[in-house]
Amino acid sequence: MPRKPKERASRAATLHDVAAQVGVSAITVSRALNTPERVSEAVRERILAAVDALGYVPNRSARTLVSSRSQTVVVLIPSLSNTVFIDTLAGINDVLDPHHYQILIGNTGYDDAREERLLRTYLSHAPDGILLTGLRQSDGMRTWLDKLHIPVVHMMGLDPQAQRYCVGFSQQAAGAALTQHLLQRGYRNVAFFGARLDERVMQRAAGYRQALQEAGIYREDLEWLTPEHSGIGLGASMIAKALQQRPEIDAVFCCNDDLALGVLTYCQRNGIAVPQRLAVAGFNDLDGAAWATPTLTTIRTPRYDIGHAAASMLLDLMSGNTPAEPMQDLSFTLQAREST
Amino acid sequence: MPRKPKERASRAATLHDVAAQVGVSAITVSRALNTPERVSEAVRERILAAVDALGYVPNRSARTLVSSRSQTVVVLIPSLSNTVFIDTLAGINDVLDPHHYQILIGNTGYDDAREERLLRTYLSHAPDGILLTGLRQSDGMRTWLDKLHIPVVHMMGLDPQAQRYCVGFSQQAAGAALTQHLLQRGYRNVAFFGARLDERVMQRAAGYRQALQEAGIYREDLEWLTPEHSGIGLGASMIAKALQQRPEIDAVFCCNDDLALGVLTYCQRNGIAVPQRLAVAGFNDLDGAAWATPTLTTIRTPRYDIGHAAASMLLDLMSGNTPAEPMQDLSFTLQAREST
DNA sequence: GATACGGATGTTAACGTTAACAGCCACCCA
DNA sequence: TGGGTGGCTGTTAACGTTAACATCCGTATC
Repeated sequence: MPRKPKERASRAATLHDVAAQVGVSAITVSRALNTPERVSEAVRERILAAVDALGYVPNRSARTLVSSRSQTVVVLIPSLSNTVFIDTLAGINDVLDPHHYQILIGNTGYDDAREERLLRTYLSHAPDGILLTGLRQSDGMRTWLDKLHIPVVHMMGLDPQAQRYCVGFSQQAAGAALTQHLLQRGYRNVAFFGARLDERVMQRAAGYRQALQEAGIYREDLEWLTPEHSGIGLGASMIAKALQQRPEIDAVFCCNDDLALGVLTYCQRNGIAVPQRLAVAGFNDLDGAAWATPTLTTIRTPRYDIGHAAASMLLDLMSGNTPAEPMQDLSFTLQAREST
Repeated sequence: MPRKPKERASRAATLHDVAAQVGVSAITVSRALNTPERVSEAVRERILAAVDALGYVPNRSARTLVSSRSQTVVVLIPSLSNTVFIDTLAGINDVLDPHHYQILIGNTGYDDAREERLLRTYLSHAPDGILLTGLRQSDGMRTWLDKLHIPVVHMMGLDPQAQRYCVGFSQQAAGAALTQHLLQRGYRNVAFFGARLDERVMQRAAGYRQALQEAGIYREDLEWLTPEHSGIGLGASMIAKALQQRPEIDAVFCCNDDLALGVLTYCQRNGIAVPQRLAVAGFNDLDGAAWATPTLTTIRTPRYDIGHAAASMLLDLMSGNTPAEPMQDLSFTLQAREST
């Protein structure tokens, strides 16, 4: 014998409840809500009234199950406390919300293993599409995703082999451009401060090295890299240590604005003249950069646009189209300010 | 005649696929994954191998549908770009993740109508519990939620009538405490800068008024309130305007740290001595407050703990318990620093 | 050696919705 | 007046999973 009917004190109203109240069949209620033009106006109005009265909310699980379309997109980002990714999310949301896609945000914490675990969990929602940050995902994950035939677009970076859909800009080119700017300004002992050391930071570092090597003045001992989480305090302590170990440095390229603001704070408190004694540059152009004293030279990154374009591309893929351009380079802008 | 079987080129593996490969029934596979101790070791191992080989991912919709438990919690917050709520989310996540609850984040954008719309959408996921920011939700929404019997916990504020589950602190008491601090320091013409004007900002303003009225020196014309979005730039422009209109002000209570940092920046650039000519105080104690020049006096808010405690309370409610204390006041701390 | 017990596995139905097709009926046109 | 047309509504089954029993079989018990 099958299980007993539930004896819940109360349960959420279903299509059948609404249908019973109005005196029609469930499918008619479904149509009244999803394809109103296929239901006569009189019936539709009575249905909508009943829906309101009963507080009916459609059950997404049932719909997903039967229609095999979840209207859901999974977005994995490394951090929620980094404005960069929040801005990206805003771009994504602005594209997907009008199309009634639900966004499931996964926070990987810059941890590859956790990213894989998260993705696996989120796949159980049967998403219609996936947005990933970076291109570092393991081969295992790749073949696994391929098996499921769910469209995937990568954000922030570019695929050197152009084999995956991606929207971003060359972190390395940006790193090189900022370094060249410092060289043009006459600085010769340019340090690099890197924290967290994720994919993007290492690419910026590569750009820094490339620029200095081309100028023939690259020195390995002017790089300070730490896996610690970035922050203003960390920037301050890094510059303190760096100036002690290598007093000859006359410029610092910080892998992000937080570190750079910490460096500026330290300089201000210790009477180090910026940009005369020390030039300081950051990366991302966060809100604080233009308001620091002195104002901070940095790279403006098109993060909102990346989210927007990536979501648009995903939308395209989800409707079965093949985007004309599988790789979109949205570039970056050098914001030269007082600190250099 | 019913619909034709689908002719998908490929589909995600199901329990039946795994079962067929191993030569057992679907329910055994289900048990091997959910209650492994109820399946013999030999069979379990073969099942896990097949799961791996086929890349099987359980279908959450089907599970939710049949078990009427979605293992999902909806969290509505006003903004993703405000560190306060991100910290709260971290606390929530740290509690719910170990219990394998999925978190659905909804961003209301400080908009009550949007909040109601979002909630309705998210209810279609049949969440097991809901976390809301603030207590401002409309009566309509309340009765509606009551009807569904889904546990709800409110965060950040306290319910004066103690009729709802909530975890937070008294924004008004915090506002009063900070204002009293300024009075103790000898300031007499204390201005209030408010932006965005959400529930919490208005409560802080109420605390500010209360403290000044008690001291008998409240002046309505020292309040600058704007619905604009908060930010460093806004703080700078507000202080410029305020000093022009009411040069006698000798202290500013900013409704959040962003505005206060803007005020500090303006003072620094215009040679206004802080705290001699003008005292500046913020609210929240964000990362930047301790690194500003001068360091910023502010209220440290227990936002991580609020998320943590609210999620714990919700967990309790979701397992059918009644929390001993339906209202948790986590209080706040005054961080007196150089700027006052 | 019959009986009870319990661990392992299976069978059936149900969750709430929508796809696919099947009526039904009013209306129009020849 | 008969046949076709089109708008509206209904019937049935299916999506993938789990709850609730049912069954089987080996082992312990007296």
